[in-house]
Amino acid sequence: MIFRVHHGSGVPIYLQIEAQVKQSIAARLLREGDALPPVRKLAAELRVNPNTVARAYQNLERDGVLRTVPGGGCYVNSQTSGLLYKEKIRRLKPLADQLAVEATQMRLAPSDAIDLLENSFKSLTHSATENSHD
Amino acid sequence: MIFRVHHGSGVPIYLQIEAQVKQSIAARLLREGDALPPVRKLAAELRVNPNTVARAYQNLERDGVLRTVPGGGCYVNSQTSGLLYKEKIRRLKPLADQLAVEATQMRLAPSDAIDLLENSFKSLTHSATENSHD
DNA sequence: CAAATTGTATTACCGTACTAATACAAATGA
DNA sequence: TCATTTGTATTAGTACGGTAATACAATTTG
Repeated sequence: MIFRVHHGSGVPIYLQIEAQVKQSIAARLLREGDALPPVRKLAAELRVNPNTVARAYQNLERDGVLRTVPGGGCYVNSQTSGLLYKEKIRRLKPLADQLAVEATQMRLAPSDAIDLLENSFKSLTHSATENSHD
Repeated sequence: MIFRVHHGSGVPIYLQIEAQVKQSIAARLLREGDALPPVRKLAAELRVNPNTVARAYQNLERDGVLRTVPGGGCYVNSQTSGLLYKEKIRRLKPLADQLAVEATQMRLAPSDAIDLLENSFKSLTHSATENSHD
């Protein structure tokens, strides 16, 4: 599991870590039960304070993405979201709205925006199949 | 033109204003040539410092969304983005990727996410037609 | 049990983002 | 022209976010 981080990007380190973990799970590079790097190891790799990594892991645990055993380690959770369909939609709507507004703003046709989203999904499943023979 | 703003939301006021202006334009509640509220008037309505509104307007001008006449006022620009198709896609891709990742994370089917995005587009055109007879 | 490895809690520093107060400048309009 | 209305620039204060140093606690492993 390789993570990379940009210090001067303005984006907080812990958010960059969270995003990469989520992406890795969505792309099935990380699967249920897999162990994440220990906070100290990852922190050393990224030249960052262990607390920064810990913060990312804690946020991910709060979001139900992973479970953590104090003294043990951090592991990818089963990704069963117990959410109702309507609740999922409610949470994703702001993001979709923003995408629609920005696309309209730059006069991109809705169909093109939809193609773009389809491709984002395809990218996920592609990296999944690429790594399914390990 | 009614704007609303939440002070304790953590989201900076000027960003809230920017988002609402963009939305209003995308939904064609505001059209090319329309005047925006003077910074002082809007600032008074929102109980906010004029500079905060000015900052939003300046950012929107930087983004080519509106043009501003010092001493005159602020007006909605013609929304012709001179961007190449590939550049539009490049700018929107991170947002689409995020939507795909989050949807996958909460185990929402891609088709449902696409429906959601379609509806976001429809909401825009609906509020447009609702207000096209003025 | 003891040592090593794991995650956690506390504290503090530092920068910067956000907002505001105030004064300035350009354009409009009676 | 003169007053009013518009946007702008400068400065500053306050709060908060991000990161780090350090010490603590729980688990694993020999």
